[in-house]
Amino acid sequence: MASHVVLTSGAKLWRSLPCLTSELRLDLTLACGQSFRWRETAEGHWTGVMGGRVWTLTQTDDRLWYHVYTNQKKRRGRENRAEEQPEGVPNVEEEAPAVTDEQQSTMEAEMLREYFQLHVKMEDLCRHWGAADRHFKNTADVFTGVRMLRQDPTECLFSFICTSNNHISRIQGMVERLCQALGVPLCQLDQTPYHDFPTLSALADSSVEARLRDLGFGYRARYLQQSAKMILDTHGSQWIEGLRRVPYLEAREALRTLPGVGAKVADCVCLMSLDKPEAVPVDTHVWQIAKRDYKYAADNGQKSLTDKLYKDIGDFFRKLWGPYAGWGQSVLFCADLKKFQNLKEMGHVKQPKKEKETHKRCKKTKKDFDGNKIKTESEYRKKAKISVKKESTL
DNA sequence: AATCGACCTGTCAAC
DNA sequence: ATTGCCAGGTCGATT
Repeated sequence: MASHVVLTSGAKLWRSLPCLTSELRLDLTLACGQSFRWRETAEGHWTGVMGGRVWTLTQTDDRLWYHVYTNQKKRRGRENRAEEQPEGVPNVEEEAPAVTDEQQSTMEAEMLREYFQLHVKMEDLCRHWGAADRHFKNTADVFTGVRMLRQDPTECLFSFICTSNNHISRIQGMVERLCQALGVPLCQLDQTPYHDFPTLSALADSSVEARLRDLGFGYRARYLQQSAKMILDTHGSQWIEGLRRVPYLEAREALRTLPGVGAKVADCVCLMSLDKPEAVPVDTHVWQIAKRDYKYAADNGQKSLTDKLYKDIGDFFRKLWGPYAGWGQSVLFCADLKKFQNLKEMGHVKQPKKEKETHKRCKKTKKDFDGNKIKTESEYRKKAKISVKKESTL
């Protein structure tokens, strides 16, 4: 049976392209909650599905290394209970014609460059933002290499419908189950099955809501099925991708017509998959950041994020950072996650003492993958103390 | 335009 | 071991 590869045990299996860690940090970028499908399968090695293939990625100081697994079951011997397979699923066949390793590798490198949007220079952006924004500079000095992925629009949309009123840790499990239940199987590595993200037609099936409720999706089960059905019924299968070619606000409003898609989810999809770098998703984190770190006072102690406040905060950051404001937001958002608080304490220090934690989490259970229990306790204590200390000296 | 409550359920931190 | 709040929101009804 195939297993996950690691760089140290066979450089033959790997290709690479130039990429500085100042431009890309896999550990931050793949685990900050923009994509939910990457797992650290060995120390510093991230395995996930992208472009219908299974990849393992890792990096050294100046290169990004990748391995693509071959699809074991090209011909599915398993009964595929989707009897109605509309003709619009061209994804099944490729690499049948003679493609040299060289060509294959070139194509894969190009897929990676696109996925990580390596043409966008984070160093330049951060220097620019940091010059005018003290707080950003302090944060970005530690959180260097957080960048926006260019995700598949369908995957992005349906993943983010799952995020409402929810935790990242739980969302990851849900998206995993979604793919397992409705996506085409790709391969299996060390007992872990990998599936493609479900197609629109798979998501739109009337049986899906009940199925997903059984899988613990709660009220989001209906949103997923209904949104997929609405897209296919009223727009067609190419509609979401087509939104890449329309202006930001138009794409945003189009998305908001879907059930389960409000301002925040629409902005996430715009920013993370539709080439709208000016989209600034405002969630509770960003709201807190605006108030706490930017003394954003235009909300007179409001209880909830109203439409107007949402827009004002987005405009505030767009004015501060310009057309790539969404990229800036993602850096601060990442820095605000508690799973990454330990990075702040050690500043630039390269590799922390590795708690031996990385080994046990690679098994196959999804719950070992939290990565934040290592220091949360002290961190929480510290945080609480800070906010309390101001009002009561202990 | 702002506020309120309901909505599913797993996680995490506090009894 | 158990409990209770809450999490990267959205929707519909009210004021």
